[in-house]
Amino acid sequence: MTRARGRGHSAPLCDPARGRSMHPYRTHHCAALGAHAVGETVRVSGWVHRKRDHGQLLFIDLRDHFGITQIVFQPETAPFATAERVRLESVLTVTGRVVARAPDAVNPKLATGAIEVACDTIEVLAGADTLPLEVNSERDYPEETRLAFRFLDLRRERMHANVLLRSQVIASIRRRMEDQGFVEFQTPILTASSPEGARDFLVPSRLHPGKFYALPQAPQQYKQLFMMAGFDRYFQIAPCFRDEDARADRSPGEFYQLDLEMSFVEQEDVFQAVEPVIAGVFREFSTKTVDTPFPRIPYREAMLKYGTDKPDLRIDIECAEVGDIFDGSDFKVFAGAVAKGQVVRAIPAPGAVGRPRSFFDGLIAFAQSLGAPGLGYIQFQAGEAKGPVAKFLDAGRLDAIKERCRLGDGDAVFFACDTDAKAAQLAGEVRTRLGAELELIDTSAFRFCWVVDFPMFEWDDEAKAVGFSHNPFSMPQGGLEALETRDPLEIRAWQYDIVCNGVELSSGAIRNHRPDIMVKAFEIAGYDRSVLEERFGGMFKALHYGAPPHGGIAPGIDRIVMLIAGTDNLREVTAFPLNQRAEERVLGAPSPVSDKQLKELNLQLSLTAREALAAERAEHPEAAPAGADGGD
RNA sequence: GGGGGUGUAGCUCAGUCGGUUAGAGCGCUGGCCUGUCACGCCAGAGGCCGCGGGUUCGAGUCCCGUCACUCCCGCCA
Repeated sequence: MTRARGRGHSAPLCDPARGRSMHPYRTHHCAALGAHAVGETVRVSGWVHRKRDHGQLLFIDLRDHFGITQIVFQPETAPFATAERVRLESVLTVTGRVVARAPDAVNPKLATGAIEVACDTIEVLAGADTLPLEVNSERDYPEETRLAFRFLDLRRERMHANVLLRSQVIASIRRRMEDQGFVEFQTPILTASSPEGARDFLVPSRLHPGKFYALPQAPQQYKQLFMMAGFDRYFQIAPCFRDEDARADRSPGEFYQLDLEMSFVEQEDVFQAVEPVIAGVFREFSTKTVDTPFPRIPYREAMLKYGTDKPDLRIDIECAEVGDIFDGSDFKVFAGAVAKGQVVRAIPAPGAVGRPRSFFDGLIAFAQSLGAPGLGYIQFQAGEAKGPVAKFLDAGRLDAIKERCRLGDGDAVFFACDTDAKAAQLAGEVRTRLGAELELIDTSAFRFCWVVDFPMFEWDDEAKAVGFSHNPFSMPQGGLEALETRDPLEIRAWQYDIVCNGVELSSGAIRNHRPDIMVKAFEIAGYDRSVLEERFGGMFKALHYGAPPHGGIAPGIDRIVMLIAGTDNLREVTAFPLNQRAEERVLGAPSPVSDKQLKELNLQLSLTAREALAAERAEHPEAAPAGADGGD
């Protein structure tokens, strides 16, 4: 295994002030030694990565953050006996002479493979118990084990690299943002609960009995206040907290955003500022291609062509509406549905002709597993149209489908027939699955896009009323006039998403900086002005004292690093993530607290909570008692 | 809150149609080995088959329940 961590300084780590005495731990790190150092007496410290015991000759691969150096032990010396006993992952300091390896003993796979250190003295700084997971292998371990022993997991090559990558990506983002005139500010971590959005994490107030702080779901309101305070361009690598359930691409509890906001800008100005930062970072840390500018795709078009508002553009398949072609046809199922106002979405399957029957049946079963009644399809082969749907369509209709979906000989096409929203969603799922099964995904590229023109309002079927579809503080396109004169469901917002390879990196918006427009927008969504004043009082008040037009976005740092690292799980790029049940297993969060702490906070536990704690204590009597904090 | 998958040695996994003493690799312990670099060879220890109940002459295997992990829906910008 070749380790290439950090920069390979070859200069000795000697402090001149120490004079001739050797540093107690090391003169070089474990990637620093090479042919140039042959003959020197050196000292290295690190972990026992691997051991090869030949009885009368013993090798230890000593590993530190920077790399690996082979230590060789000769028999019948004191260090030999110590080295034989020592377990993997123990921490050693070795002093010895750098010797050149014989030509046939050089290891080209190791950066330091031309030399080895012949051990004179060895000191075991810290022994290691038998390991719950192997540091020196790529083997997969249960996530439970990895998280409980995260300090070991993080010693492993891949995780160590991912954590470093994350740090480097963030440093690069900071540099790029500052180069563009953005200034980094902090915002409060102890803030107020807001009625919109996700469930809050709450922190009880000692000084205000019965009141709570909330951890910020995002610094949204504060960054807008920075704009109102006259700072032109804000950014922050911002921690965000949301008490919602986990997904593979959504950490429970906490995550980080590149939060940014700009004054006196329109949507396109935000794109111009963000695009070079994102494209630049992806290009810097990946060999995959990044095409700029990112295409701008209206929300309606995304739903029609890709069946989702976060399209994976690596898949070269575009869906099309073909309801009009089935209208009045002999294929009564679709014709009848179209007459009722439903739609038919066509999903091309390039080159799918000749696939076994099981391929088509599999897709139908897939559609049914998503709640669809089924999935029609046609195969075009040798000038003929085949399949259960084709015989009900005349030549004109078949040609129309072929033309609209840009199909040729050897291509197939699937049909999703349902209401607009349901057909779009099904088409999107089928498109993604076809991309994978037909191996149409271009894995050598990051394909970004901006999805724009999201609707401002949407029909809430449960409430039987118009509600906000995204952020209520976004500026409606057309401003006050649009709100006063147009059908609310036709009004679009200056609201946008940035999407990469089907992963939503962020959404953002041009904000509504006009209190009069805000009052009108809330009125349309069924909220009285008083709601605005009571629930968003701080923001609403600030808008009355000269708020500049402003807008921004907040791309997810974790997802960016995840994509660059080429993994599909956020926990692979987070040093100490919470598990699915929002627990941190190394230190044991969340944990019970002492009665004294509860009393100070004016909190009492419910019977349910007390019973749960008692049951847990009965099961794990060894668990640490509450309130045993070491300080520092 | 709901659905799917998984649960066998410290770890990764196999275990046939329900049938005798539950296996392999890695790791661990002991022995041998002077040029390895995933060193090699020999031997050994290590199992509440997640837990509880049921069906059966007989359950790792089938059924019910439950717990844990994980993926998804709900939720979430």
